[in-house]
Amino acid sequence: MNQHASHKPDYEKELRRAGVRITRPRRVILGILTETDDHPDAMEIFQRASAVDSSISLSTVYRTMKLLEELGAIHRHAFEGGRARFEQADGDHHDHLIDIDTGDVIEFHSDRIEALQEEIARALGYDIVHHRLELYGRKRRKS
Amino acid sequence: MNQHASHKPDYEKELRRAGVRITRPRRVILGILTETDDHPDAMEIFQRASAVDSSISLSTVYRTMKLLEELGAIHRHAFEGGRARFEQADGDHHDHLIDIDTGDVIEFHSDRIEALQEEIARALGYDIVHHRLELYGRKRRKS
DNA sequence: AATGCAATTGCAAATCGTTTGCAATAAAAA
DNA sequence: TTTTTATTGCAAACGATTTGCAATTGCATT
Ligand SMILES: [Mn+2]
Ligand SMILES: [Mn+2]
Ligand SMILES: [Zn+2]
Ligand SMILES: [Zn+2]
Repeated sequence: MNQHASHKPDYEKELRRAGVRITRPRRVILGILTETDDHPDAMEIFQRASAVDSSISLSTVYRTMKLLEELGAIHRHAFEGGRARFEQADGDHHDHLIDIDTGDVIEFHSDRIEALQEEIARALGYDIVHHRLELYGRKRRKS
Repeated sequence: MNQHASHKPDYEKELRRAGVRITRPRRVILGILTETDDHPDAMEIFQRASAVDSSISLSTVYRTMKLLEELGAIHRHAFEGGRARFEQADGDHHDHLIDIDTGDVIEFHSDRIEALQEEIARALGYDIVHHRLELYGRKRRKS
């Protein structure tokens, strides 16, 4: 069980390889994703992008996120509540603990849990394609 | 790790205790929930209810599900994709494996995983309020 | 059984996050 | 540069769920 720190992927190279155009809105959005290590939603990305170039639209943010997701460059999470949240896909696999009071997202990883999941699926005659493990909790009150 | 079978809760008694009225639409919906052991969504419940009483509206289905959820009588799941799915809340806790080809939902439970989750949250300084563990997989091809 | 009244209903319209059609714009190939 | 075509912003559409409201109904009271 341990935390993660992600580092800078070269999204532009990925996009180029995918044969799509490097536009100004995309460059701005990629910049934001690169220098972010939390789990922003589309609206947050939109606002940060607007600060750089106020002509960028929310549609373009959504379209870009979908594109990056299809390229496997980012992950989309549907935590409880409203909007989807995104994060870079470069680091190793991890799951999330969500602070239900603040909305903070804490990353963790457990080889033991991952292995048990495999074991369970296998026993049921399945291969896991992907999974979702989310803990919703609140900071322990110093008793 | 094992499967579950749920059995018939007395929703009407629960409603009565909660001080709400036992109306015809509610009775129909409760009947459907009682005799169902899968994880239907609101639309499915609505259709089954319509078959009994075609005047029941989808709004009422949603309102009733929300009511039952607040009473703790049912659980609402937000699996991947479209609509929320519901199930009776009486049985023991379990998690779900979703067949990504058929949409089938298979229930399982692992004390080991549950314990590990607790351990992880504790190490991070949190108390788990609830969690969500969903495995998305596909039937193993008999090699 | 008839009354009174608040809770519940069906309906249509609203909401929210996300997607999409389309005409205008801008990348990048020529 | 010009041409070609992907990408954009905008507004409108979307799908699931919720909500306002007037009409109805459960049910506690006579
Ligand atoms: Mn993460
Ligand atoms: Mn279940
Ligand atoms: Zn995991
Ligand atoms: Zn569990």
